Parts: sequence; C-alpha cells; structure tokens
Amino acid sequence: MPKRADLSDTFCPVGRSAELLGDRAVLLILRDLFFGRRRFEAIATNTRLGPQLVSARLKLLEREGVVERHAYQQRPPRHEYRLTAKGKDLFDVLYAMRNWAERWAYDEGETGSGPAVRYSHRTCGADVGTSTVCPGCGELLRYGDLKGELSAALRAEQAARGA
Amino acid sequence: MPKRADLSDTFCPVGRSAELLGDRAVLLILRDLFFGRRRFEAIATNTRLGPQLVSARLKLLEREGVVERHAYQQRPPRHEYRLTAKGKDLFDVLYAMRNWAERWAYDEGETGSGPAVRYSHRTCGADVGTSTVCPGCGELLRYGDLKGELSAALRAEQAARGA
DNA sequence: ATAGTAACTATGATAATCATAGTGACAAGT
DNA sequence: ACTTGTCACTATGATTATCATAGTTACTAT
Repeated sequence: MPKRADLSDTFCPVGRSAELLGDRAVLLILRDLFFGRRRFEAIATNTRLGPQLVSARLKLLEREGVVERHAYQQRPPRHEYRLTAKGKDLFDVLYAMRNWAERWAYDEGETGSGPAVRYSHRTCGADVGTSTVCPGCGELLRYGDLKGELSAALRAEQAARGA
Repeated sequence: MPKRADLSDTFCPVGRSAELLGDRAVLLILRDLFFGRRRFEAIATNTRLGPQLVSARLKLLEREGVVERHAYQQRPPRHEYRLTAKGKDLFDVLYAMRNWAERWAYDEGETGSGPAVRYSHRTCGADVGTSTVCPGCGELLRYGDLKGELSAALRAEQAARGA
C-alpha cells in the first residue's frame, strides 16, 4: 500500500476493522484459513498473491493476534498458520461477505443452478441459503457450524490454479 | 491501487466481495453512507481521504450499483450519494466488522466504560451489545433497526475533523 | 549427484495513494 | 462590483505498495 492514513487510533470501530480488513490480500488469506488451508504455499497458490505479499500479510496477521504460527515438523523447519480465537471471530464478517456476493455478485445462471458454494447446517442438515440464521432450525450460524460444498465451476477454477 | 489481480471473475463469493470491499477507502465511505453522510465534502472531511480518492471510489461504487447519485438542487448543481438496495444489503458486513472491533480492537477502558458506539434496538429498546441477534427480543438485527449513540471519545474525534 | 519441496527474500517495473493546489459554478455579504 | 465562501470536484508530483520473476536456504528422496 502507499503511505496510507493510519486508522488504528480512530475511535470508530468500523475504521479499526478497516485498518486490517480493508485489504484484498488479508481477506483472501483469511478466506483460505477459514477453508482449512494452513500452509504458506497452499495459500500463495490458491490466492495467486505472490510470496512476498503472503509473507507480509501473515506477519501482519500474526502481529495483530489473528493467526498463530505452529511448527508441524522440526527438520526441516516447517510451520503452518492457524486462526486464533480473535481470528475465528472474524467468521461473521467473511460469512456476511459471502452472503452478499451470492445474492448480488453473480449473473443469472453463472454458477449453474445453485450458489457458488452451498452451505448446510451441520447440526440440522438444512441448506442455509444466504441467511445469518438457519432457515431450518432457527439457530444463529457460527464458525464451525457449516459444511460447504463447492460448485463445479469453483472446483474447476481451484484445480486450474493447482490448489 | 497498484496493478492488482482481478478477482471479479473468480467463482469464490468471498473473492468477489473482496474485489470491492478489500479497500480501506471503500469501507470508510460505506460506513459514512450508513451513518447518513451523503455529501461529497462531508464524506471527504470525515474520512480524511482526499477528494480524488473519494471521487474515484464513489464512481466505482456507483458503477457497481451500490450507490446512486441524486441531485438535491439544480443551481448550482449539487448532488448526494445514497445507498441502493444492493448497498444497504452490505449492512451485515459492516455491522459484523463493528462487532468484531468492539470485541477485540480496543484496550481496556480506552473508550471510557462502554463501547465506542452503543447501539440499541429501535423496536424493543434493548442495548444490542455486539450481537447479531437482539439480546432483548431475539429478532435478527437488520439495516435501520438500530439507533447508535457515539461515545464521547468518538464525538470529540469527529468534531476535531470538522465533521 | 540431481531433482524436488516448503518457505520464504530480492529486484525492478508499474501503478495507486497522499498532500497540496487549483478550477468552475454559483450565493451571500459589503 | 468585488471579494469571500461553499460544494464538488480535477491536476500535479512525490512517495510507496504491488506484481512478476528469479533466487535462496534447508532439507528429503531417488
């Protein structure tokens, strides 16, 4: 980013969030982390972001307490990135972004018949559509409650990236 | 932005949202629009973004169908910007960002005793805290349901910017 | 010895942002 | 009539982030 205004000291909560989330790379990395991609290369490949951007943003996310580095082997040293509680609590934001896009960002029939990613509620099995609350059981949807099924179009796209 | 990867054709819904929302200026402008600031100068002053950035982003938001320009007088020509239905539907995203920041982005006692912005549910009067669903009546919170009360610290900050 | 994998760092071209100043159209005050 | 003020921008130049590509380090596997 260019020499940008610092928002971390504003008292506006949206401003504070925007300081971290108002960045494409951060959002894409968070998305991948929520989808279970924990390794540097997997994230870099799927997001197409370039290693130095991924590196810089993971450092930032670590500094902000949103992700943690965990070594998963010693020799050679390898580690993975995991969402912390503060990171997992961003679920609502990412899920709201997903819902909005499913409602507004696709042309008619672009992803076949259904949504780009179909989510069902683990506890009751209902298709959640683009709701915040489960249409089947009325429960508020939270991190871990959903099982996603990618559309054929999205699966093909990820495969083409080697992800 | 620098020559950045285009995400508008990805099939991932978070990617599509990130194309628009992964930008600090866009988020700040949307926040101001949700708060009822509709005029160019008011937005530029409050966000401190600089007129060419505000101009560029409002054009983008208009192109994306998120805001509409309305003339509010003819001579001299003056207009204001309003959220469309597609724009208002971003409420969940901004509100989730607000909730996350209220929970994680402030130091102890930084805003006095309460949150940076206290919201209460118009229909039942309950303080909604940082919930998605009203803790008083159990209703899902939507655009227009909330009445916000800025903390003294945030009011002072906005006044200092001349907003 | 060579190839492969994971997690990066380095480099240079390109492009977006910031701060500052300026423009055009008009309204109000002196 | 002239200056000042407001609103909604546009223009300019310096700064800085991003992108693509290549290279590095430290191992493992064949």
